[in-house]
Amino acid sequence: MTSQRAYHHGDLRRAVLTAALDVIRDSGPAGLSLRDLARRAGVSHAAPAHHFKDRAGLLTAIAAEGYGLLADALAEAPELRERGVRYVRFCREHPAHFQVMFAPELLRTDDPELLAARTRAGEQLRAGAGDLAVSERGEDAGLAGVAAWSLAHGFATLLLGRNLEEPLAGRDPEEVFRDLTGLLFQGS
Amino acid sequence: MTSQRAYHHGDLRRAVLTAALDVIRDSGPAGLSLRDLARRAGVSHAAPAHHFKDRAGLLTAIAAEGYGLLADALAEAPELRERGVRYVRFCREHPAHFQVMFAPELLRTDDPELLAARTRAGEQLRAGAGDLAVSERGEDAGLAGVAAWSLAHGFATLLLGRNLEEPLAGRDPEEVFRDLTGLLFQGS
DNA sequence: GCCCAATCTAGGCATTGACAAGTTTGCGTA
DNA sequence: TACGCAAACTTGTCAATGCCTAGATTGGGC
Repeated sequence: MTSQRAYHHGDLRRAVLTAALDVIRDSGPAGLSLRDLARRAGVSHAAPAHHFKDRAGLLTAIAAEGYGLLADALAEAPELRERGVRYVRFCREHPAHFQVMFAPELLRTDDPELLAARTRAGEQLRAGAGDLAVSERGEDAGLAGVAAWSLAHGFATLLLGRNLEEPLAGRDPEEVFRDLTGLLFQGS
Repeated sequence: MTSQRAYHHGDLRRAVLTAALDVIRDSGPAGLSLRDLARRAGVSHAAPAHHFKDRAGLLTAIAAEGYGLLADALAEAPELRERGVRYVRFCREHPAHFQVMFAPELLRTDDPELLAARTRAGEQLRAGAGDLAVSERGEDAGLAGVAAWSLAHGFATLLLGRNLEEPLAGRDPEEVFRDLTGLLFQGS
């Protein structure tokens, strides 16, 4: 019987992270309570603090994990358009991570782990933009990158905010996004 | 001397809204406290509740106001590209409104005033998309609209999240966005 | 001039985040 | 194997907050 909880949880850090992701997924970061997460994990109310220091620490850890996952997802994609699709897929598979990643006022933005993961993801984003600048008659690579990122990020954000339900009319978001890039990046 | 506050504030509703917008502008909705707003307005801690019911009510009022302002801003613009520029301008001039408008988990999404303002803004958005579908060889108007909205929304969101500081390198965001649309909507 | 409803105050309760101090446990080391 | 120490967790506490209820004040309409 494991009902008799041991003094040591085993992997409380992961348990709290997972529970937090659940809560954020359907209530947003605002619905998050450290004490509630502790209850869910079956530990005392102050236990999570030992792993994350405080609320901002927990959210920072989530953001860092998210940037890592995003970097991995982008790295798998061969070229720019597919990278955009991966971006959209990422926001659907990891909506909680995605939300927190782009809520800087909730994070400790100078956290080393966060910065490292963020940099890694940024490199993957810029790598994709490079492709575009070449195919797209040598325009400013930075500008093209911003365009592509804006498009993917806007689509992802609106999607998570349930703002595209009517226009999408039940179609698969990734498929629609593919059409979108086809519409805009006609040259490629 | 007005230092002797009257029992009635005069325009507490507006005062609380304004103070809330200030707080949200630089701390996000998470940093918002009704009691703090009451203190700033010099009233008792429960006074704001009479105007907004609760936290969600206040944020809903802000979102509704935001959609109204956005609808007005979009209505002024003659054609699609300029409408995108207005969208970006709006997010810079009313960052607090913008943030709250797209944080549905903080709002009472069935509030009549919110729905009305939201609908009005939606019409303005769709009106712009119609223009595009015509100029853009008759493609699905819905898809083109989603593309334009995604681009503007993504740019705006990344801008507010301070994610474009390096790529923009101090350039005026609106100007950059104009270039962006020029790059993507080559046909027009 | 009076009454009523809108506006604001005062008090209270449950919940939360953060902190401090103490307890238990596992693990490396001698 | 025994020891000691640091990591992991608990318990208790405090100030702050959201929200509720009941009561006080005020101004405008009849």
